[in-house]
Amino acid sequence: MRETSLSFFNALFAQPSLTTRKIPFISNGNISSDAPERCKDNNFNDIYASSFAFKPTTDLGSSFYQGAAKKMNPITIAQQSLPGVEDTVGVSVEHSPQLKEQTDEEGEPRGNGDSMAAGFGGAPSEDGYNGRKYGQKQVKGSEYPRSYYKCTHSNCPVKDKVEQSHEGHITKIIYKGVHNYPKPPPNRRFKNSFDQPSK
DNA sequence: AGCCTTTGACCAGCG
DNA sequence: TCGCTGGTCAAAGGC
Repeated sequence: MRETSLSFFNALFAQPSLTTRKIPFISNGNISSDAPERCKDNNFNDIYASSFAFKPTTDLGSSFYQGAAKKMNPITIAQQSLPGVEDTVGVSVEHSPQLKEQTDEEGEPRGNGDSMAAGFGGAPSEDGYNGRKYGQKQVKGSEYPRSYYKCTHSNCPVKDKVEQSHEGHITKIIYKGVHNYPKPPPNRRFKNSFDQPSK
């Protein structure tokens, strides 16, 4: 399981093929100069991951998606077995300097939902903020359904868009906004095994 | 009990 | 103006 997650997240930043690679350019939530150009482009607002799809996505031709495996958010999978993976996605939040600072302060995974948003309770942000999924849709041009998450804080504008395959693998993550409130205390609640301190 | 996900409907932007 | 598309809402149900 651990290896699977590693492979996935390595590929997340590596290349759009099915090849898995390490992420030598990620360190403590920072992207190094060795990072692939496309990871530096767009101010890192968009993160493209390689797809680990094992079966084609059915194009429903409608606004909804019906095949997602419940509670198989790739972030949760990653965090479940890869405590350090938060850094990997944290760097994608180019609009959230606050987030990166905190990443260095605390490496403990947090989350409050079964399938928290990539940029909230899960690995991508690993920022300790809480998020809630508020929509999912099959967008044109995307192989997989896109999920929409937003920060649960009343006035926080942060939102995430995550695309993932049937297998629960992330294919794309888009962050938007910056948290405008202090990070909540860690370990407030543990709803899932992966929310709890690693053994 | 409270928070979360699911998902059909609705809305706004754009060509 | 109309249709398409992406993004959001909100009710219902689950954990």
